[in-house]
Amino acid sequence: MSQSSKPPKPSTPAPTPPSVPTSADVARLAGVSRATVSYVLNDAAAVRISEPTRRKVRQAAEELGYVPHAAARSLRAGHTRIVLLPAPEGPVGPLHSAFLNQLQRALRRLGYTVVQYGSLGLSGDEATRAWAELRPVAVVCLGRITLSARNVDTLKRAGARAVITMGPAPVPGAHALVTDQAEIGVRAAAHLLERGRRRIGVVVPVEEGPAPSARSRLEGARSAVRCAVSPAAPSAPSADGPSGAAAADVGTVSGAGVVPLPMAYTEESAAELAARWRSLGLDGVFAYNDEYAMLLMRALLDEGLRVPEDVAVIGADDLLLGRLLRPRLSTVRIAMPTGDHLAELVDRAVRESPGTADRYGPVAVTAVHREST
Amino acid sequence: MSQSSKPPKPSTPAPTPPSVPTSADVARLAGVSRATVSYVLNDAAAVRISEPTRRKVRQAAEELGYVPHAAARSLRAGHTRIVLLPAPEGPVGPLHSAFLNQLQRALRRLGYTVVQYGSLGLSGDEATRAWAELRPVAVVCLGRITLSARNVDTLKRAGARAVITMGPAPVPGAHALVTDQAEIGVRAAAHLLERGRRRIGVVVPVEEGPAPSARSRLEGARSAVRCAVSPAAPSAPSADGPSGAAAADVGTVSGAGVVPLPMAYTEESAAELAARWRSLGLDGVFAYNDEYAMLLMRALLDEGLRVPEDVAVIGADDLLLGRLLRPRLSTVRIAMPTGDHLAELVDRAVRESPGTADRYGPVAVTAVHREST
DNA sequence: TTGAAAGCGGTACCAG
DNA sequence: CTGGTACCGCTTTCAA
Repeated sequence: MSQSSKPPKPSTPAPTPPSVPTSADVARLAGVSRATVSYVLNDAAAVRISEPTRRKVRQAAEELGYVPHAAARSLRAGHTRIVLLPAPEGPVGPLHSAFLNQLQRALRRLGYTVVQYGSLGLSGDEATRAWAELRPVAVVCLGRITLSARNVDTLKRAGARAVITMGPAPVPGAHALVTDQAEIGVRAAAHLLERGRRRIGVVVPVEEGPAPSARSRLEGARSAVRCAVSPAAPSAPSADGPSGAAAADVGTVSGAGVVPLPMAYTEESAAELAARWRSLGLDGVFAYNDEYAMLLMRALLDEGLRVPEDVAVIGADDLLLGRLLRPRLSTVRIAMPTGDHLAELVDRAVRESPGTADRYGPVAVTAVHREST
Repeated sequence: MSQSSKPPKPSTPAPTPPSVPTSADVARLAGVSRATVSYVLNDAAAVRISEPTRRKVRQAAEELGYVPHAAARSLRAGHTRIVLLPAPEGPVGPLHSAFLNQLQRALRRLGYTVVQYGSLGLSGDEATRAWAELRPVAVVCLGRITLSARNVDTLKRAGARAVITMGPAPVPGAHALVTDQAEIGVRAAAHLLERGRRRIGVVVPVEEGPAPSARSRLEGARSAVRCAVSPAAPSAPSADGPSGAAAADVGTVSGAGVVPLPMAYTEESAAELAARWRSLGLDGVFAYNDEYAMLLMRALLDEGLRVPEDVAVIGADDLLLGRLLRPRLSTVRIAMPTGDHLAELVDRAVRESPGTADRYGPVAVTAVHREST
């Protein structure tokens, strides 16, 4: 299965010498028919098979090392039990990892097969096609990839009874868990403004993985500052749908502004940025997330700057490591749903009539004050 | 699958609205046969189809949102292009993440489809069965799960042309990249001994994910110390195959010993351990990996202990964050093969005659000295 | 150049 | 209770 395009010319691997045993082989060895084999191995309730026959079949299957062919089964059944999620493309923190594990465990208990599909570098359309080929019963799309309404439709027509998205904007036709990236920027900037900072830098990772959410977070920070500077001004953050709805609760301030700061996830890049820090005239920085924040804060301290006196630093994602740094890192916490919760959601969506497409969320986002701001 | 709305009318049903379009549907809409559809959509070189027909077919497919059924295709083809790897079960650092991405990208360029199968909590046998059902053309097994020779055989008989393991011991029949967990313990302990430490603690995570490698690392440390105490003694570390081969190059020392230290990946657990540190009488600690090391070192410093004067701390995995701590964290670096390299290995193994099963490695393991030891 | 038909492996009807 | 058999969607001969 699964090669959809033509680029490589896979020379067909020769027919497998150690032949794969089929249910027919098991039937032959056990001296019964294929139907009986199927009944026995699936514990079919509708028919009653004598115990001696069962034993013969089981033993034959064991002896041959028989494993049913998932593709054949799902072809016949007309549907799979596959829940597909795109594989993570960047580092996965302990929090996210625990979430994924919980989700998988819960889904497995419900009888689903969890498959993470490596979708690196694929566009929404390409990924949709690749996923649809597997005919998953549900798709949980959390990550870089954003699905269009057409994509969702394609997946549903390919048999997906539930498409759940976690992203900045709800997608028509899909169950949406809205995690507003811009809102994270809003919260971070608002926090810095509340603590008296005015000239705010926003780290924008140069890596391509975080790029989209980085832009949204930057826009969120911008809108928060705009809001603060002139509360009457329209607060639409331009980019990713409805954010800033509960924007900064900060009095009018003047002279505030946001400066984007491109930076790579390397010590060198952080040091380079820190070296020209004084010339930037910034008294606060939102560093995209805790990892970049850690890197930058280290570089700033090495440069002789005081945190938070000279510059306040805030990250996002509330990683454990932020509490291990000195000063402890302030952060923006995103309240993820638990894996169990999401699994139940998936299951409900699968069993439900296919027309419904609820919208959940948005997910709560809050600033956590520690020592670095 | 049973829709409650309509009684089944097998022969001439009204077009069911939420039906998955098949190649027959495309053929009907385009006014051609299914064979022609297949030829066009797969750019079959063996037959020449007129351009107008091609256009009609393409347009019909587009209009219906047709996506080929991977299961049907692979059933017919007799093999897939799936490369299966178990999904990571713990946090994934930037290094490992970059490795996975590189591997996936390279494999995709070679025409493979990378699928990470969530195998949480499955035993080797269970995982093998689940994987074999998908009939992957190759399995790359890097993680908690260790395969038996039987498992490898099952996978191969299920059509896997290559099974590649990365683990402490080579598996018969599989291509093995031996990363000797015990060797990591050996290197860490040897490093501490070289720096004059004698009473060595070894952190053993209580989490189930790291448990197996934790035991091996502990055993490695033990064997290194045994070696140092009485160089004549047999150096076999008992547990996971051939380690300690290039064991500690340290003169005989006396009074050396190893103490296992259970610890969870939480601040509380680290603090608790640090609180009773002085009573343990240890002057060096190998903290399983950099993350646990970071946690423990923080707790030790907060407890008023000096690093490395009072206690030397060494981690493993050479995470970037180790260089950001003060003092900078010494570590054991494992030289992973690059993703490109591994991808090439997979491809070669797939094309090769299925009998071959080379053994690669072992992978280089070296201690990196920084400030914490 | 295109169409008809034979399966791939497994399941679920029917008749025996 | 068990065997025969008609599919599921797709590729690929072989004929027309």
